[in-house]
Amino acid sequence: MSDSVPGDFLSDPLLASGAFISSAGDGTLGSSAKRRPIQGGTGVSGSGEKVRIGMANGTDQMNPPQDSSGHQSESKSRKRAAPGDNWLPSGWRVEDKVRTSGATAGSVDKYYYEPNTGRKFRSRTEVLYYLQHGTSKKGAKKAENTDFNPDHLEGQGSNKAIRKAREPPRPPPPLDFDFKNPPEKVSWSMGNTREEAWTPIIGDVKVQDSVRRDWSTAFTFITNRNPSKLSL
DNA sequence: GCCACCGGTGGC
DNA sequence: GCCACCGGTGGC
Repeated sequence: MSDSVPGDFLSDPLLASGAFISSAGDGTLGSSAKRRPIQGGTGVSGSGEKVRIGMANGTDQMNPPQDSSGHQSESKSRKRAAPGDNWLPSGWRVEDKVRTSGATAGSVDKYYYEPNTGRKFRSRTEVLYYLQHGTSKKGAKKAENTDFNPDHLEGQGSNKAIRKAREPPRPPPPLDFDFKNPPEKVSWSMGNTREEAWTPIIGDVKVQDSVRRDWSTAFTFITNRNPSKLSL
């Protein structure tokens, strides 16, 4: 090996700079660019839909633009938390879907897609919840303490218990990362261009995808939860 | 008033 | 039953 990379590699692959695919290039929208029902539309057929898909651009994950205001009210804020999609972990995709009918036609709904599974989320809240719990709220709704009657313990055949492959083997703790003992040295190797261009290597061993994903999740988790102080 | 969010439902 | 979509509202 003759790597001569000193201490600073290029940008982290997990922070891949944003790539945007925009299908709404021209400004024909005019006044209804925002969420605003169009009125008197002759025929609001589904043809007028414009969808913009973009990647999260992880440029400022390290230093979120938060100051300029003496006090930050955080916990209670539900709306207006993030002006852009800066909070979005890199790799996630955003889709702006324009409503084509109904009283709110012309309104734009945002959907967020998880990079690995393609799971869909409707709001920032849902995404953040998923990042921290490793599951969606709806999915975690079955583990409710049901008193568990020790009486009837018959072998009543377990006909249910087989859910769809909606969320197969998702362990409760979303990330498996030893914050206290991070790897000392990691080499990054340019691999194929299929999924992740860069592959982390410790020693001579390539780091598994799942592990790399955990790193990503851990990083995202930390930066989202505690942007101001990254140390533990 | 604007906007992000979530509930509910209709269609598949 | 699942999913996509729209309606309505609460917070700013």
